[in-house]
Amino acid sequence: MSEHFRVIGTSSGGPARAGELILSHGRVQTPAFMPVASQGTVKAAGPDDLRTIGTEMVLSNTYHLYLRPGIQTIEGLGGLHRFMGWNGPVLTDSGGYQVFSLARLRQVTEEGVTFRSHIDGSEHFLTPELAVEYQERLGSDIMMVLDECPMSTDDVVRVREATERTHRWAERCLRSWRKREDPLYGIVQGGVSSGLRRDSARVLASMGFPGFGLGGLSLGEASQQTWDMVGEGVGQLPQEKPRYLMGVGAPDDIVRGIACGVDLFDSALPTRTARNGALFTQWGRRNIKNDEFRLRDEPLDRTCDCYTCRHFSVAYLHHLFRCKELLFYRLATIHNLRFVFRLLEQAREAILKDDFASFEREFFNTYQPTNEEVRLEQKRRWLGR
RNA sequence: GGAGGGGUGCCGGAGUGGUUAAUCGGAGCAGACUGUAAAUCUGCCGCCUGAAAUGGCUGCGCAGGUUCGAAUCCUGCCCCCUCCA
Repeated sequence: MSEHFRVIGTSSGGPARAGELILSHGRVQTPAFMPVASQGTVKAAGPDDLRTIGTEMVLSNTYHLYLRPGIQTIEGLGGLHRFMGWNGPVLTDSGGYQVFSLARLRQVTEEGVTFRSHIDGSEHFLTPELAVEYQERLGSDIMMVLDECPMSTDDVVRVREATERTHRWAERCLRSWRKREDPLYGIVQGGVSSGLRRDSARVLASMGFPGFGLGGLSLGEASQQTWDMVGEGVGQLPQEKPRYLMGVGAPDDIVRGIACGVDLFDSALPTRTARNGALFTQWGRRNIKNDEFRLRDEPLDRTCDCYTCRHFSVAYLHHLFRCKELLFYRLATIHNLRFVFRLLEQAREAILKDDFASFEREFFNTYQPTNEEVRLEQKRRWLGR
């Protein structure tokens, strides 16, 4: 395939950069964020909503679509884009993340992963080759290799095992990759071990993938470790190829990621937290359910240009959330995604003006990230349940 | 007028002699959510004190009584519901 990515501007103070992805269904300005549409929809938002707020590419999921409605079904209905009414680029995850998130329902062998469907309990076998085939049949603009994402609690031996298997699987994916006009990205693993990360990035880079995912991060480790690992990965990957920090999407993490030289992000966080009532503001996240919003007759964030902020008061959003009114989910999703896209637009502009450092400084001057200890404690609770 | 059923914390509703400040829902007050088994999960939730632990107070319709001990047993009263007249 011809090069599908080019760097347009770099930042003199660090690895931050702006660029462009050229894909089968259009171009994507980077740094970019992909809303998550695992089941062929960004929950609560339609394609028109997504376009309006600045979405250029969405992420969908091979595992979920394979189970329901089935790859063949989507293929028969004209491919994923047509099926979901989205004519822009779609990146598909291979199902590698489900190897991690559905740990209780799967078994990993060298050949592949056996899943028990979370829907009906039936057994399914996914291999690196099948993951690529399915993504090609879906019509993905960017495909991801099948990887094994270790648990943050795993010991070094387990992490090394998973990382090395990921490398062998990456090789197999590469060999079975037919639709060379659409890029297939390798995925760097290595847990939170600097050595393993570095090795993993080096091995993947040597395989010649057109782009790279940094996987297995933001899964319960301390944020210092996350950024160390991103640094290790980026350090070993070729400058001219895109770097995709998988599963990261909190506003503060996106800004830090860009500062580390990341080009692509995706995360369910902006949309999921939106549905659960946590909305982004320039000051940090706010729980719309809180009593303080009950009578507040003003937009959630005065500086926000989204549909929600332009038309509705905080008091109204508060009311909708308390009533579990369906409109809330859409308005909240639109707002959080727009918040992220605006951040990206500003970051890109700053990079192109070679002024990223001051953009970053100003952002962290006002935006208060979630308390790290609270976050990790709740995360452990969630992973351990 | 007669017969039966019932009154529990903001609401619903368990509990029928001690481990009950009182199961559990809901509401309320906060927190979390990062390649979506997530419109989900967690904590707090009588009053006063306290950061918390602790401590003190009040408490299962009302008033008495039995008992070492009562939301739970007894007596009287008030109120609500159903059926009969």
